[in-house]
Amino acid sequence: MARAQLTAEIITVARAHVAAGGAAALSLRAVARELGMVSSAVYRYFPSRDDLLTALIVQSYEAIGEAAEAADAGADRALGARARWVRAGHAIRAWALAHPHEYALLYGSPVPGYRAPQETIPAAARVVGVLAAIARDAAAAGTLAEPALDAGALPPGFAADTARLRAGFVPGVDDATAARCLLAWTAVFGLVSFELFGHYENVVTTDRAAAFEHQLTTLAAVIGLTDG
Amino acid sequence: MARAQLTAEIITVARAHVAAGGAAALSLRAVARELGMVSSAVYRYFPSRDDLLTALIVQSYEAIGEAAEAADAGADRALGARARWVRAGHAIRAWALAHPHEYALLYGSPVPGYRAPQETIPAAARVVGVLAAIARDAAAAGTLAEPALDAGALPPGFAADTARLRAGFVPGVDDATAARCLLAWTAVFGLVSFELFGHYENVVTTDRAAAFEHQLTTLAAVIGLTDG
DNA sequence: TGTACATCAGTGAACGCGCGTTCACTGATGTAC
DNA sequence: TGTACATCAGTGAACGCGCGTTCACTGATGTAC
Repeated sequence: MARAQLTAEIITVARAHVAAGGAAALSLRAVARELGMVSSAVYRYFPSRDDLLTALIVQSYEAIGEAAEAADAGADRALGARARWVRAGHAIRAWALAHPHEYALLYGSPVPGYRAPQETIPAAARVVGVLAAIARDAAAAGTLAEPALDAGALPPGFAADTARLRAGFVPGVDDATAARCLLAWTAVFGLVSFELFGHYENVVTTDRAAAFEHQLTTLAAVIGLTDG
Repeated sequence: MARAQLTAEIITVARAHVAAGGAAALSLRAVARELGMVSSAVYRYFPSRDDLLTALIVQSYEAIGEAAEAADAGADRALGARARWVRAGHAIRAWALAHPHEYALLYGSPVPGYRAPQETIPAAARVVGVLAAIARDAAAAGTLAEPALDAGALPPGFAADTARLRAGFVPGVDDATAARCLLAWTAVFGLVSFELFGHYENVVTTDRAAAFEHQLTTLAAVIGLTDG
């Protein structure tokens, strides 16, 4: 169907524009121009700029999720949980470095005036699922270690959250471990964001991939992932 | 001097505009309008929009740094390193929640087309200094514990970075600890960014302050901060 | 098989908006002799 | 003390730009009888 194809082409061109200049540089008129059509014609395919933006966000979440999935699926079956975690982390960072503006669209400042609709949620969950699967598998295999980190008891309100997360993402682990999974997940994106957004300028300079891997390994230990 | 005062007023109004609508909403014309002057008059004070932006960024870095400093300075002198760390973390988060757009300006996506000049560096270092001081003091007092986290040897390239950081920020700790300080620093901002940028929607929902504090405590344990 | 009608992609002009920056200028204030 | 000049804040008009969205329209394609 020609309609589906043109819709896809619009998204492709729009993603290229975001990749080149960031979300602020996304303009319906510019996209239309590049496709050789008049700006109002785009409205046959997307009712507004925000709807086009939503499509881009969904596609970008799918792309980073797929990159992480592919890295984990391509991993040697004999690989331990810790090595899988490091692999997945590297895949996320590599995708981010290759698509900095798209990464910023997903994990950077919210686009002013734009409110993400529900349909972005499952796409966003995909990359989380990869990280969670590693912890889940380790728990199932009984190789999850208990790190000696005294963080005190979980506050009740937070326990309500971790209970929900355990059910959906990491069955088989206790609340404290789920909380540390959440922390590690957040920290992975914190590391990538700091590197990409310039906060490691003059700080981590020599071998950022090696530094990232070392921090990933520390995070694996925080969760309790081992190579056993 | 009237000139210095008007310069300050321009910055104040500009900060209010960023606070209301984000960096993209910053417009020389709008600022001039609000001050009752013509847009070209602003050029007597700032040679371009980017220079105004730089002034805002510097002021915002100073503000979040000052908030963290004040929290730490106001702390009971008898407080242990872990409690100080939690206090400082809360101050950072509180400032971010109170100034979401300014926080995004500092720690979110880079503003497209803008390159931060050198003069932002010392301002940005201020908040880092607060976190580093806590680890430094703990090391000096001999209360820094060695967490049982197997992260392997530091890669040589990363060790070059941590050596530089130790010299400037955390003298008295070893390279591995410096690396974990770096990780914890990054994670604090990762936590705040995830909360502020919407990634905890449907994830951490009940009591975000309590959840944040729990994660801060885990990070303190990662560094080796204790209340001893 | 042919005709009448509906659907829908794409056009082109327009609305109304705001932006950063430049430039020649006015008029007040301050300085030097 | 008074005059001549320089400095500089602020004006107002203009340049040239791009944007999202609406709307009446043309013309091709598909559908129903």
